[in-house]
Amino acid sequence: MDFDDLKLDKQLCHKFYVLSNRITRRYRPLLKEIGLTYPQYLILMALWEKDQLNACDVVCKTKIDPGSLTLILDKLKKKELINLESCSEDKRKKIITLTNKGEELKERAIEIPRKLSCELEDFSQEDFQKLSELIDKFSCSLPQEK
Amino acid sequence: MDFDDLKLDKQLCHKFYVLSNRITRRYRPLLKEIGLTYPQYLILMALWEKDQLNACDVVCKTKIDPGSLTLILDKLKKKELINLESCSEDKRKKIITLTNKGEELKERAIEIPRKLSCELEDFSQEDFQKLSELIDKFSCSLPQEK
DNA sequence: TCCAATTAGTTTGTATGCAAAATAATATAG
DNA sequence: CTATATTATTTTGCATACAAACTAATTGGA
Repeated sequence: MDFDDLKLDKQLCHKFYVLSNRITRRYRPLLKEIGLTYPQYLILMALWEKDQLNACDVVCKTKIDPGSLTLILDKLKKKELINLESCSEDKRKKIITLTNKGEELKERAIEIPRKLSCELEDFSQEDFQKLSELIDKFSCSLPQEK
Repeated sequence: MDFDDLKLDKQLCHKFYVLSNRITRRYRPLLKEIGLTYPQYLILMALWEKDQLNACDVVCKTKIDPGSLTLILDKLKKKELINLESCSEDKRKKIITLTNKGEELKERAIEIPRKLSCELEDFSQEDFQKLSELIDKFSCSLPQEK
């Protein structure tokens, strides 16, 4: 029996696991400077792009687990970066809005992708583009989740 | 000021975050059938490739965090898939060995990568290869961690 | 109109990921 | 040889990720 398919080096899943964690680890010290974790940063990025989202929208955009989102939103609220209120038309919905403080943080956050992109060596813009496309293609080739 | 660099869609980091989680989620039901979580599976893959490793070796191969490893090894031991003993030459080291049960599990595990590779649609072997290479290249272009 | 889906969010319990501090054992410089 | 540095692993505390069960509100269909 051939067990080659079980070799770690061949596992694309493992490459993703390792690199994803490594990238997040790279962000961590920079995010710490502005008092955020990576998922918190994702949520704010969603809001900086378009303010006034409900929890569902944020889940959709960021792909953060709904169960986790509740907790993370509470933390962002404690840091006074967002406001939470329930929607008057549909009371099930929770509306998330940036505070001034949250909006202002954008100015400091913009430095993060800049700093990090400078760190890449020998990885051209074309490689970057190609990698991005392949990841999207791979994503699309995976069966839909329910 | 241009905030385009903060758009979620443009973040390679986010693509990795999403896809990595999604892939792991894809493995989960199959791994559940053989009673494993993804990191537990990584550890066993390392051992199936070469039995008798110490914790350091496993960290090196799998990139699982050392702090987490301690807990996960305990769980694998409870499931009687591995044995743990301390090395006589260097008592700091903890030697990890597959039990028969752990070795036998390989037969069932081999089905997992097979099943999953069948699920991919419109993603050719060449794409797969190219993606794998680009990830490696990207990995190499990141600054070394200490 | 009323009840059975469906939708939006929350809660709970388990399993990591990770930084940082702590331990214990071994290696090494002076 | 011994004090110090280094290595291997564990512990602690915090922050998710996620499945599953649950609650509340809204929708849709008979």
